Amino acid sequence: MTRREAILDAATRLFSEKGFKDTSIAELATTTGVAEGTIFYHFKSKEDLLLQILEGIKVDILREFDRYIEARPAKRGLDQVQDALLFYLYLAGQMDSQFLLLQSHYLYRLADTNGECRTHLEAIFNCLVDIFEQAVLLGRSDGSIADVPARKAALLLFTMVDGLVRFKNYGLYDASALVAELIASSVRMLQQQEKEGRSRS
Amino acid sequence: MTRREAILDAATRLFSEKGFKDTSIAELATTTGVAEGTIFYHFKSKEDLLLQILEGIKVDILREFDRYIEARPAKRGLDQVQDALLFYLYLAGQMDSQFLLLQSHYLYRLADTNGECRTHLEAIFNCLVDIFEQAVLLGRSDGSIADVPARKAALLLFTMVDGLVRFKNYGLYDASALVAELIASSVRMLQQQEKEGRSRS
DNA sequence: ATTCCAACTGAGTACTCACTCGGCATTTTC
DNA sequence: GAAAATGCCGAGTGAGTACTCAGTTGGAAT
Repeated sequence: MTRREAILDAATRLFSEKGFKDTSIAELATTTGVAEGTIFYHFKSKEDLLLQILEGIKVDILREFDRYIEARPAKRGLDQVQDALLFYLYLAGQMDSQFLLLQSHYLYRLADTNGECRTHLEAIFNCLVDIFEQAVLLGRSDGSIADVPARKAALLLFTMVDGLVRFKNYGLYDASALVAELIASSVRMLQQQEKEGRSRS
Repeated sequence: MTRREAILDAATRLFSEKGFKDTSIAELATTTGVAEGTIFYHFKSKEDLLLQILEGIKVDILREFDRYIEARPAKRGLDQVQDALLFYLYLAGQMDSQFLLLQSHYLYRLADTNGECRTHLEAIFNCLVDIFEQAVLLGRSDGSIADVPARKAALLLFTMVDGLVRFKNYGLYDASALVAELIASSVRMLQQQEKEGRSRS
């Protein structure tokens, strides 16, 4: 691992755990085992470092979801929704520091003034919502999912997995105990309901 | 409004908009129109100020929800879930700075070391989840809601409204356009499904 | 062997921060 | 009306900050 990568790595962990403002360059330097000057040799400022971390997260997430989409088996849309939910949670577990960092307010405030930041965040957000939307759209066409607005349903699915990750991070509730109910609820929320006597027009 | 209240007010707004660390006492002083010393006359430290804000939020939220519970009309549980969702969103709109502050990571990190902070956050969290849980429990007993685990269902409802508030704050998606779908999805998620041929033991 | 250069160092710099403290003004108490 | 108390002020303090820069290192190129 190059020194630059080591800095990015340690910074991701520290920024996500302690916050951007609460992590000093001095602390990052000692954690990484380099001199302060080395950090500024590789990154032109602390904010630049954050942006490069964010770009790395974007690349990682887009790659992982591309892989997932390539490899996913042919299933009904409703089943793909379940898979997508589980994959999201799996990935959030694997990349926990990165996902935690994505939930920091600082990034979204920065996005107001920094176009690059905003671009990355939107790309990540769209990628995360898209896999749900794709699955919902598929489910609507194969009949496993009711006639719900796909994007909106996808956003609501996102709020739930995102909330679960948050519960885990904040220790407010044992998130793993919620996974099964999340899946079951999502299915009830989306599935085609077989009802008779609905003929009109 | 006393000076102390004015400080609490301005601090709530600044902390939620710019973040705790990114708001200096000097800025808070000029915003409020008092001297820096005045702030430390009323609050023994910046962290103490934050905790007093949090306590105020707790008191406000618990009072509002108590009022809501007192005044809510007799309805089926499923309908009360819808009312509760709408009331949550209404309150988050009314108390937007306070709700925004509640989403800051800083508070949850502070809660790890500060018992008072943790107590307040848990009280707020439980209060917010409880109204959903109560409605779900009622719905299960009046037959309008299926036999779902009440607490878990309530937590999932919470993730959705909380996510909507987040969308609004971050400007990622027009949250108001999601409200109708949120209600509809929640109903589908919870409602008793009339299915025949389900006799077993 | 010499030159060159990218990678790295860490003491130094200018600045911001939360917080203090001695004093001032007004109100309350006796 | 003296004394005490309360509310308030803002320059000052020391710790901590992001960032700079002159200088060192080690390896590759000539």
